[in-house]
Amino acid sequence: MVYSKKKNPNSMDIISVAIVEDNHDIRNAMELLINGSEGYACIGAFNNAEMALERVPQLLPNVVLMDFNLPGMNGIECIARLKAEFPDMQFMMLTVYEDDDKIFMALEAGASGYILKKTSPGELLDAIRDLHDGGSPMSSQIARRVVAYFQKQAKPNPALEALTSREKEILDQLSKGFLYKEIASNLFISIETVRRHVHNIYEKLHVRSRTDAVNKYFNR
Amino acid sequence: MVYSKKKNPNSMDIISVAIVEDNHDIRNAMELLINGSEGYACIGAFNNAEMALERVPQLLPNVVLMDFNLPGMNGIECIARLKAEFPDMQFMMLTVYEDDDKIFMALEAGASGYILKKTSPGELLDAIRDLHDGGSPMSSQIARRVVAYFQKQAKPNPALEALTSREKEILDQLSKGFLYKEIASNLFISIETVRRHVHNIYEKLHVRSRTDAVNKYFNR
DNA sequence: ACAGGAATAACACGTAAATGTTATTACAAA
DNA sequence: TTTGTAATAACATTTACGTGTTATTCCTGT
Repeated sequence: MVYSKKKNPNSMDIISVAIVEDNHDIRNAMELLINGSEGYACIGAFNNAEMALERVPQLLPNVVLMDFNLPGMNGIECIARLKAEFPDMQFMMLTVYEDDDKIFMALEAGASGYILKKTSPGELLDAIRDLHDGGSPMSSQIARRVVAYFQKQAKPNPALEALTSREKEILDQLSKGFLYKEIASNLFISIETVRRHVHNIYEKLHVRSRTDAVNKYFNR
Repeated sequence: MVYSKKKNPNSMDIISVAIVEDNHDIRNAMELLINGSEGYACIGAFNNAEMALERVPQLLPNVVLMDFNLPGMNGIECIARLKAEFPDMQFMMLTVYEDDDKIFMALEAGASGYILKKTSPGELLDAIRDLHDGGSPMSSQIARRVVAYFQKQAKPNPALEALTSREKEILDQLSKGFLYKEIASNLFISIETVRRHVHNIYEKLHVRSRTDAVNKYFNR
């Protein structure tokens, strides 16, 4: 980034990396790998989240490799805090788990890459560069979990299928917070008809208030 | 799948593929590629969505390669209809676009893979197998879009930061549809205090009803 | 031709929510 | 020490919401 005008592979595009990993052997192995590879520099390695929170703001690495399980604060929380302060910093979750929960927690916290520890050294380096170049390195198995989450989100509550199209229209208006009289004038019907529809909607959804109906509408 | 007991590479694990693509040359090229590769069989190729909707239910391919832009019904709608009827069928979106909207529409409709048309023949075959094996083949650039969507979803409305912790607690109760008296007993305070807090919340969020407050709470 | 669902409408009643005003206590910052 | 904010509480008033009952029109399927 510094000498961006010159196409010199020794000075441009060196990716600075920090490692947060409590296992001594893994941490040292990764540090050696990164420092031994052209275009990469490991500028910090920490064995816990607290130390990382203290030093990373000074070092400002391009990429942070974060272990999931750490003594004390876990890696998710550590990413969330650093990401909030440094939105452009890139985080790669490194873990042995492929659980849905852990994946989603990491992504929500601000990790953009999610790879397994069994990943080969060469692939790890590729993933770091990919992450730095704006990609989200992850296995296609993990990608499928993320995609599945999307598809689940898109599925509406089956109870809503029982509603007529007019009732869905009314429910949509309810969800937007309109008063009955506003719904009436929006849909060119009387307020009494609105009441009627709302009543039928509540019966079909088994709820007794607008908020509950809206929660079902949004699948919560 | 048929001769799954015998480990014969010529009969097991042959992935049946259907192609929906309006460009004659591309369609033929893909068909030739697939039929010319061991372990793959192209059992149908259609130049529009309507034809695919008619024939795919009879052919029941393992994987459907779907173009985005088709004459008449588009590929998204075609996937949505087929996926609803055959949830186990796998769909791969093939497109020249990398737009966020198109990616999300495809994923929501039920596509599990999303690759660009410029993908090499070898990579296309790999992606088909990957998709069939439960992965979600996509470039890491596209994965980043999906991840970014996650992270955006996770960001709460900044207006909520103005609320005190007690007010957030009250708002959470409001969002769950509790009556004031229920909130009062849940939090061991009087109903009048609940009123007071709700009033303050409404002022800070600039809303005049529970539904509007809850909508802000959920960032809608 | 008729049954049934869907959309429309009106009226009455009770409950819940939203608004306005005022006040006490506690705690933290200036 | 004073000032300010947060949390607590009470009372009165108005508006909105939810329920029960009844009825007409239109359309669809049998």
